[in-house]
Amino acid sequence: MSIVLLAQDLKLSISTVSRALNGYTDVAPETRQRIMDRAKQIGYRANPGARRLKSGKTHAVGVVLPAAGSTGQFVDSMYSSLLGGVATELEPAEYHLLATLHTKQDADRESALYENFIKGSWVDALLIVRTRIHDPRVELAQKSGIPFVTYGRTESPEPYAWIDPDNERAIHLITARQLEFGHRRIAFLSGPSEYFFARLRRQGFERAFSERGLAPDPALILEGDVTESGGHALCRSLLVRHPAPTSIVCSTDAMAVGAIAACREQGLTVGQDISVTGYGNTSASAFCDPPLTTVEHETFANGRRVGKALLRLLRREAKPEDIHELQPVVLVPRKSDGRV
Amino acid sequence: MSIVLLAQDLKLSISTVSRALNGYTDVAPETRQRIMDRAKQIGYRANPGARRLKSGKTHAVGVVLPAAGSTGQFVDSMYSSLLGGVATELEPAEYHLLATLHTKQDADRESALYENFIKGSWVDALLIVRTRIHDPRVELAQKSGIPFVTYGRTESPEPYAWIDPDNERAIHLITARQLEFGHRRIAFLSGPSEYFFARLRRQGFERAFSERGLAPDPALILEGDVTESGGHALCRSLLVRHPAPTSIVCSTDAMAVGAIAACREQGLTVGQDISVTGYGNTSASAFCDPPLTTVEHETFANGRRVGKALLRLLRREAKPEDIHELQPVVLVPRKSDGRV
DNA sequence: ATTCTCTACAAAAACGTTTTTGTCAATTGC
DNA sequence: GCAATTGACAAAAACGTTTTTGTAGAGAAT
Repeated sequence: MSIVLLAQDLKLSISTVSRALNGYTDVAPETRQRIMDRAKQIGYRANPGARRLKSGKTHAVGVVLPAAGSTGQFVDSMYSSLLGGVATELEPAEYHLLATLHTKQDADRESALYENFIKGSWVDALLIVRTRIHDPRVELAQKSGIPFVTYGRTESPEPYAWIDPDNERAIHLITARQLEFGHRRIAFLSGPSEYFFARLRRQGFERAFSERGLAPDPALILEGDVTESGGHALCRSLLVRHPAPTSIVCSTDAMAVGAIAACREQGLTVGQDISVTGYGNTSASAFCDPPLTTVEHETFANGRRVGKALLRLLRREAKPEDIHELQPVVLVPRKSDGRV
Repeated sequence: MSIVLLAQDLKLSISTVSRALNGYTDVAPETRQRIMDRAKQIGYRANPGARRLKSGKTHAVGVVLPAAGSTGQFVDSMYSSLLGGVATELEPAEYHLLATLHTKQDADRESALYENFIKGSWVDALLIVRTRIHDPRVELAQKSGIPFVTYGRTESPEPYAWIDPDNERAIHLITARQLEFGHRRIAFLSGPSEYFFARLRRQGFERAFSERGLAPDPALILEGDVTESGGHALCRSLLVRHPAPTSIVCSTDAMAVGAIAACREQGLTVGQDISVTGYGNTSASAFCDPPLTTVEHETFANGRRVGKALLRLLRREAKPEDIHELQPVVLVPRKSDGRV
């Protein structure tokens, strides 16, 4: 009963107090000032529950984070800084992030969670990350009409708001570099093909070849977890082959770290005997041995862009189809690759 | 007006429907079943806003994540899996995590955010991570009476619920190992001393010496960021000294990765010429070169414990003083250290 | 002088639940 | 056979806002 108390204290009606606080014009400037001063003094803040019930706005953005396998590490560091950027934008606008986890084990649960978010009116908007080629979450969001932004793209025919670093170009850049170095037996360690980013990175890989009238060896394109151990396992299986690849393009920095370890185990000196490259420019990539040639995508800045997009959608300043941002990436050449 | 619709549909009163759905005993079993069936069929779910307004319960747990410096990476991978564990426990109980970021730049903002969470009744409970020796957030939470659990301890005289891996023992274990190896000039790369974990780890470091009638060289105890670049910078400054330390005990795996890189730059072979150890057993630690001797604390499992503790507090099944869990840690010996 | 338009405020309904307090019939206790 | 208890449901108040509608008075227009 907080606003009533404030109103009584001021000897004004509840409605006037409410309207003053919400910036309506039909309240005298002096009165508004008096109300705001007293509100601050008394420490009044509108009960979010009541406001939410009345207005239907929750002032929260929902995000379901993907779990990274059985380790339970549910956000890799990429998502950490992405969400940091999102929260940085949302916080001044008084929006919160409502986070929920879904574990890899129960994929159905993921949709159920999103459905709960939407149907249960927990949130005003949704952030969908790690998009799949065919993504039921996007369809669910589209059907329900809730504003949402995806980080990554999907195959949905309907227009939707997305922000995505240029995955295709990133791996194209790095593969072209390998080809320039003279490599021909180049392997590609892909993430799970259900994800759209995996498709895009693979396309970049293949385009670098086709532009030069070459074609990659399909047998050297392997698919696995985008983790250190995923990269390690894949790379091991690669190195026992004859002939072995001379360069290994990895889908992520973590994979590359695993791949480097596998090369080392085989007595290979990465950067000399064999090339290994990553993607992401995570902090580990600069300090591993050798320092990793990788591609930088500005995760934190992209998070801020996602946050801004969400806000524009929520304020109806933009339509979903207005928000298609392909963010640039930049090659970070270091010491983990070189001439064949 | 959803429950009214459901009630009309069933030709029952709103109150009976509500009571049936909330497990009250004064509703006939057949009636309850009929109500629940129809509710599921129709897809009814109680509006969280209304429920919240009436009951005062938000069904959300607030957590303010610390930002890791200017990089914007606001949760290092430790927090990722911790929160994964928390969410895993909370989700089946239909509690959500409400996340907010505070950047290092504005430390005041951090308290303001927590205050907003509490006073604005956004959340039913709080999770406080990365506790400081003197932690205003804990005091704020205690004063307001909101249930909360800290991950890490603090110097507050009041009892409060905490869960913490045994930091002291962890670094004691690893330091004792260095001493057994014959090292004497052992450096310790500490995290910022304002954090309680930094104090505990340092105490473990010192106890290993004192137990053997030895004392560490205070000049070899350095303080910095618990990141790769922090470890790198600190280690560099250490290696130009004469005599240089023969072993470097780092506060985190990330620091150790940075330290290893610094050693390599000086032409030192880690594991032979010099020892470097970490803490955390992050995935990177297994795949770096050499594989890192470190200490495992079960981050994900601890997150689940935190989640359980939160739930017990929320359900009043436990009092804060009942929840003091010092979690075990285990040494993971690998190849980054050895005899002097 | 009468009506009209503003300005500044107030009354009251509504949002969708939960919970307290009834109520009525059937069962039990003596 | 009558009061007391119990079982199963319903009425209505309450939670704290926002928003729609209303209204009194002051000044402007005719």
